[in-house]
Amino acid sequence: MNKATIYNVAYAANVSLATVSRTLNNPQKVKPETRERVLRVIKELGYKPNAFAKGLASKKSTTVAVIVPDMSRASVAEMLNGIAVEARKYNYSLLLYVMKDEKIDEAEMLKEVVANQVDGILYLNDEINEAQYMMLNVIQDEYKVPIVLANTLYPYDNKLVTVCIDYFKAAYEITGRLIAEGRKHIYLLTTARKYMVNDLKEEGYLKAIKEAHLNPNVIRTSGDIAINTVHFNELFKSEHEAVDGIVAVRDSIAVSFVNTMIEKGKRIPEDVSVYGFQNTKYSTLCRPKLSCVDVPINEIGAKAMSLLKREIDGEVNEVKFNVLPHNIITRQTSR
Amino acid sequence: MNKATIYNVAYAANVSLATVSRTLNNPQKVKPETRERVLRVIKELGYKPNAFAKGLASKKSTTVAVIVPDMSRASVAEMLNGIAVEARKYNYSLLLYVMKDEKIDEAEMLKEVVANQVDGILYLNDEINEAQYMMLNVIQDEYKVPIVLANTLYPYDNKLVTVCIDYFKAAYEITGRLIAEGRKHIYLLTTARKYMVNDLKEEGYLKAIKEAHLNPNVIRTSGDIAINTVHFNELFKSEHEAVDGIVAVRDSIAVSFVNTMIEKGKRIPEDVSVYGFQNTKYSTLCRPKLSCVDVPINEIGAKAMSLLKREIDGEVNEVKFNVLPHNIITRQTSR
DNA sequence: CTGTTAGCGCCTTCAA
DNA sequence: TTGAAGGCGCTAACAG
Repeated sequence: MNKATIYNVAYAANVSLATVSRTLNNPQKVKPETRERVLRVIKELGYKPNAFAKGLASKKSTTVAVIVPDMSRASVAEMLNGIAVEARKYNYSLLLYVMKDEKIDEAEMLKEVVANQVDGILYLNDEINEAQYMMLNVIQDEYKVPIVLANTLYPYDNKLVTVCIDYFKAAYEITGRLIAEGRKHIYLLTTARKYMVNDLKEEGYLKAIKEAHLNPNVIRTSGDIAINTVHFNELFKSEHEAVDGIVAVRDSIAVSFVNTMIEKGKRIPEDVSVYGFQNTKYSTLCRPKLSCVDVPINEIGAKAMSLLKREIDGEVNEVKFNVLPHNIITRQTSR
Repeated sequence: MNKATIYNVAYAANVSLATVSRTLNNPQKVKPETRERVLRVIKELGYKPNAFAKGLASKKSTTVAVIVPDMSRASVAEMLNGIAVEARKYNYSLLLYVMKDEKIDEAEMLKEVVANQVDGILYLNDEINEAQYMMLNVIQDEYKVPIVLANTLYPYDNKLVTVCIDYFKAAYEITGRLIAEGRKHIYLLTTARKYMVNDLKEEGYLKAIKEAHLNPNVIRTSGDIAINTVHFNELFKSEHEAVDGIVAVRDSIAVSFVNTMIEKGKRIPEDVSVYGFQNTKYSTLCRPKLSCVDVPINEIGAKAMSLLKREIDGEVNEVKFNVLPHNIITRQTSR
């Protein structure tokens, strides 16, 4: 009983295939009685429209591509949950593209993506630069496939629909909290690779530091836990090294730092006050529990998906730039 | 310049569309010169075959479905990295289905999956039971779409290709290590929900405990961090409560336990020795660093994908049951 | 080695 | 409200 087609249904229901198609796609255009009959046959035969044929004929796939940098990053994975739940509401399928290392020609990949006939693209890769942003614009215009950026942004332009939080402000705020605690030697722990969102966090940090007439200290490190630990150990090995406040661009970096300090005999938050960024599972699985910016990552995913859906339906999102509110959670690594 | 079709290419290259199709799918069947010419035109026009048309005509999609329980579980996310990298080797796309909560009719969903014309299914949902297993078999047989189970298994049968580790043995081994340390009151911390793999871990634990003539203590808890903490606090609140060894079925559970104990003033591993399961990022981000079973999750994903590819190509995997080797990593929560 | 010709399963006018 | 008919873009025999 492999694969009933629309013909089988039409035959069994004693109608033409056009009617079957209509009861599925434009129910109101078919008389209730026949509709019921067709629906019953469909159920009996377990008929499911062939997605290819449907896509080929209708030019729509009810599928969106999700382009992510690295699944193992907690924020990415969590965002996918939000996206998936929202996508199912619209009966959309998700095509997943992981850009994990490998020298992938992103332009080439995006063309492959559109060749796969997706109705839209969710772009979660936060390592975005000008060239990439321009390319995304070209893709969107040329192939007329809407693109939404989620938890990333390109601050110098706003042609693409974007969902994010105010990273600048969030960083500014937590730096301000450290300053309010009386911290004088506040370091920023950020990534060595260029991520647009981390640059914004850096700016927010710098602004707060500057306003307080303190000296900025920006440390660029790896995203890798083991490397970070070694790195921090070296950086802060001197007993004289003064550091009493930390703003980390990721929870995992903050936790690595906290662990390193505690093993050195420092007290957290008495000696050093620490804030992370994201509110991933790490922040409550660590000890002491991490104070951090709570990024509503699930909601960002859901919102991005819903905006994309609107774009796909041809509705115009007047507001391109969607900033979701964030919270600052004070746990045990700060006062 | 929206979307060149095979006709455009054929016309520009002065050949028939069949030749274009051949240079793409059976290059050896076309004369080198014409092949080059066609290829050049393809590049010039930026032609990419329409996946729908291709799929409809060829009955193949070069797409596999990946069915996962919850993206936010570190093991699931990490496995997807392995799968994605391997899939790209074969130029396969991934269709992602997240079963996150929601009362989803799984049978219905699987039919939707096959309606999407996937060439194969990767099933990562470890909460598998007999009914589900049977259903998967039916799907595989009826729709002739190969299915591979990754990091889960159904131990009472082996019709489906499976990639996993020996959970029973791993649990038996770490329990044995605790016994060898001289621990007498060893608890198993497992999930309240029934996961086949956790049942196997439980059996391994019980066997070791029994052989050592100790008393088994199985505690079923939530997968949620906050709930676990409360739960552990209550369970072990009595000072008299003797517990000197822990086998946890997940790293996150182990870490929650460790944190709870340390806050009670217990010393780890002096007072209580702890082993986790999986070797996720949590195991090195926590303090003390977690001893645990190292499950080669990335390799499981890659292996599963490669076996699925073989099945899709019609090659028979004589060995259905693929057990990958695991390691036991002793860090700081055990001796 | 290359071209011709049927479909693949469905959607969508256009008539009836 | 329904049916007939023409594609959507590509693959795969079958001829030549």
